Amino acid sequence: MRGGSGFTRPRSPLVISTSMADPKGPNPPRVPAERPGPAGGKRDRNRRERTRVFLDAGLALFLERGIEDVTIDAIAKRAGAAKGSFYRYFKDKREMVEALVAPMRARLQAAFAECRASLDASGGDPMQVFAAYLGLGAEVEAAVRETPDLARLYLQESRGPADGARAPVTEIAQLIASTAIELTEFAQAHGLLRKVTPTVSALAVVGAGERLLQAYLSGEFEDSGSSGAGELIGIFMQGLSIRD
Amino acid sequence: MRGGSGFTRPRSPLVISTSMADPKGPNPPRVPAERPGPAGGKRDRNRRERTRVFLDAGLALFLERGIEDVTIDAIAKRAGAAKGSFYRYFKDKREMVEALVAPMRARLQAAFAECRASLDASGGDPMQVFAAYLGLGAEVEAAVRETPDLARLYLQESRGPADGARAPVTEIAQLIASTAIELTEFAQAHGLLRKVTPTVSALAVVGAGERLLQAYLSGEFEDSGSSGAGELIGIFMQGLSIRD
Amino acid sequence: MRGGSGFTRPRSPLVISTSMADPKGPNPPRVPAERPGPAGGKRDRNRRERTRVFLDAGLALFLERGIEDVTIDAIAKRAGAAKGSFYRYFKDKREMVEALVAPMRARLQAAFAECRASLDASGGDPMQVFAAYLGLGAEVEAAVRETPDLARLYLQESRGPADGARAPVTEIAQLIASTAIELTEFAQAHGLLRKVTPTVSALAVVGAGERLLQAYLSGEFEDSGSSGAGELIGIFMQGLSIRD
Amino acid sequence: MRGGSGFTRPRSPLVISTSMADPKGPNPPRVPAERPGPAGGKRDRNRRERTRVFLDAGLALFLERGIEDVTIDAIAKRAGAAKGSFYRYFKDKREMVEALVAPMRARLQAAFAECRASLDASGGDPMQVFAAYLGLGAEVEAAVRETPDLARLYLQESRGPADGARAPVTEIAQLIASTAIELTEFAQAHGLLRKVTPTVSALAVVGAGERLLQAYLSGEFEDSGSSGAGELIGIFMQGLSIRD
DNA sequence: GATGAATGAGCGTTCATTCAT
DNA sequence: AATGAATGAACGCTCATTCAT
Repeated sequence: MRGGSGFTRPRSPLVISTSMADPKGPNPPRVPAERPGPAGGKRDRNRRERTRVFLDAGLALFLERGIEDVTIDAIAKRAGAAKGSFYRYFKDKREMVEALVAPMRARLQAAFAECRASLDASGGDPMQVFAAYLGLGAEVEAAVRETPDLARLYLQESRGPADGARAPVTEIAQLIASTAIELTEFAQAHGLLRKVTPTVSALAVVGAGERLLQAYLSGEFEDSGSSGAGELIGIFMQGLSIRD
Repeated sequence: MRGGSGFTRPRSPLVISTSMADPKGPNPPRVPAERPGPAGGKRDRNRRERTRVFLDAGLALFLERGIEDVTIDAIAKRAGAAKGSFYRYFKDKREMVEALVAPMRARLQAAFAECRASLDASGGDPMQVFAAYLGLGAEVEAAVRETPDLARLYLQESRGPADGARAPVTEIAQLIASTAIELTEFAQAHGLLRKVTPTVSALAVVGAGERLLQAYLSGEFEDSGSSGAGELIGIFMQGLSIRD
Repeated sequence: MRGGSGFTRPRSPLVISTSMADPKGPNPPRVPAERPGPAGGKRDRNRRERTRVFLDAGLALFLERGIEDVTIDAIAKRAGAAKGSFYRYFKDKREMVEALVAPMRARLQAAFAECRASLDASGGDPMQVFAAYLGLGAEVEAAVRETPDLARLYLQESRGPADGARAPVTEIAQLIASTAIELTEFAQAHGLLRKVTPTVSALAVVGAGERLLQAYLSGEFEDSGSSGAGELIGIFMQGLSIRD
Repeated sequence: MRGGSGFTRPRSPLVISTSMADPKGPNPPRVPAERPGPAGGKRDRNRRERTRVFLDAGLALFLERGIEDVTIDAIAKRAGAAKGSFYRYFKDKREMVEALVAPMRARLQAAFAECRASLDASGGDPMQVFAAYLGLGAEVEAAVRETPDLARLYLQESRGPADGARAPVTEIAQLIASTAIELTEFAQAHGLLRKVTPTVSALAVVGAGERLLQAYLSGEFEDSGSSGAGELIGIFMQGLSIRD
């Protein structure tokens, strides 16, 4: 059982610039606090709406052409605004990507933390461990269902080189990989998994899951007469619980 | 099987020797046959060497920065040539990518075809079917071992949007997905796989395999004190043969 | 008629004031109406001035080196602007040429239309027919006098191959030729011209007129101690009215 | 009769680089005399044939796309030779143009000289003067008939700016203009022309003639049911002999 | 606050010319 | 003598970013 101690932070130096997650929440990246109206007033609401329009335009274009290929001009045009206005809301394209994925990352991090806590509290009881994993899966599934385009963006860009604008996405890929390994190590330490290197097991599950998710989100399953979602979850669970 | 013919990580990671260097290779990139020197003369040799140098430079840069972000100028500079010279060998960046991945695609197609043939000749005999899959796996493994950088390129770019220069890579991704599904359908039709939608099963295996390959090729396994390769094969086989 | 309203050579030969500067000109080159400033505001004025500066720079350079040989960079430099700014005003060099010659073409078309109308209304009366031709001549003369550089551009480029950027000029040459033939056919149908194929007569007049105009605009007549203009008109008239 | 003296060389400084007309005739522009074979031997014949092939290829392309737009590569390709070979025969594109038009220029100069001589010998006798002009016209007509593509090239390029490669053509335009004026002055000095400034008269005739020739060579007359050629000559003659 | 005009570095591509083969 | 590979200076055009309006 190798030290029943709790979880430790991942070893690989995962640097994630969380400057986005500052006091005002994930949305307002620019123009910090010296704006005139009250925090919930009309000015504030306008600014938030404008930000949303920009983010929607950006996300749609990123999915159509890839982050790299989308120009600021195109985003502004799709948002119905002038190019210069973009820079009032985002420092550059990377910051927009960061703003787009920040909620998803936060949600994942929260779900990971809760799973960790549940595992810590499980005392190694298989049922509780399984429940912890189930809870994580449910939360991920909910996130995908609520914001499928963000999932698409992740799948599309997460493997690319961590170039400037894409970096926030690749960071999430690293977060997922390291957390998956970490959680798998716990399971194996408690004898819940067959004796496979945790890294291998974890990454296999992540890879399978991502590929199935990709197929699911792009409609590849529609031809095969399968709802997909149910089996998808099944695959996940099976992957997690494979034994010798 | 364990152990034995595991993968060994390549020594000089950024230099490939693609099958482009074959005199009768499948895709002689440019210039048909009206060249002056004899077929094995100095002109001919120079051209081949130059093509190789360009391809090596391009591949190295693509891996460092992503296909999109690499300029023709950078490729030429890395190849020690003038920018204009690039265009004597390739019409544009896409054609270079095409030339890079063509050997891999051809090899995959051949392996797929052979696997199909073996399956057809198997009469559904489980041992022979298994052998057919094993043979495919071995060929893929050999391809990865011989040209790991091409595999890296595939993993890095295959999920991105099929933009101009990246298209040849994404086409391979489609080839792999459709073939995996096709081969899985065969297995299932012969009762060799548990009753999961073949699309789901196939893509799960592909996704897991690709993710593990990615980890392997990027050295993520080195920390975990695992050779990885053996287990990787094991995962594959298990994925293929999972039953109810 | 002799004398009187002869041509006077323009003083500043490389600066035109085209009708582009009209707010309601026939070809507002770019950007419909969603500009911020008011219609007569500073933004609007700036844009007009800038367009003028670009057009003047382009025309001057086209006359010096020929349309083909002038680079966008040179135009921008002469206009005192950055290269990229050119593209805010014109899609490419051809569109600039189009913008340059559009007023002249419109003016010619209007004059042709009026001449046609006068001929139609003349009932074949020789005096009225002659007056119609005279009116056309006067209008052409006025156009040349007001924008001599456009006439120079036409003479210089109109015979070249209708390549991309030059096309708008060669189209005018075709307009002139076909209209000249058409008008001549009318005259001949009413017995006002000797029995020469109208095409021959018309093109001879056009050719003579253009060559004399070229000489006039390039100062070839200055050495010969002739004002030229009066005789030029005489030649035209004679050409039109030669009988058996 | 104002000084029965002969003709003087044209006033306007017409500089024509006649370095093409060197000892070996108009053809061999490069590789002067140190070639091995005898002057009429096989080597020499080959070289001449090659030159001809290049010239034909160049002329055809110049007519299709304009001198400016034709690349050396295109000429070589059309000639069935390698790009480098072009430079064995011509220093650059201008020299090829020079070689193309040199025969025509020489022929024109000869015809002009003979016309001058005939006029000098005419003693002012109208019939002989007329015969001199007729002879010139016949020679020009013969030249056009024998090498119509050269005439086309002249018409197409002669009005453009005297840029590098086009210069040899524009020089011919100047030669024609100045000679036409000179010959017209003679006629007028002998009272054979109405009292129009010779420059005006001459250029009108030249302009009309060129425009008609252009129409004739491009087939514009075919629709009008006129052979054209006969009338064309008539126009010329009439233009030359117009009287008060 | 929003706009879009201006900038200029940079990219992909072409091409005249030279030179090893 | 002929070839075509190599060069590198342009050229047309784009785009992130700044700034006057």
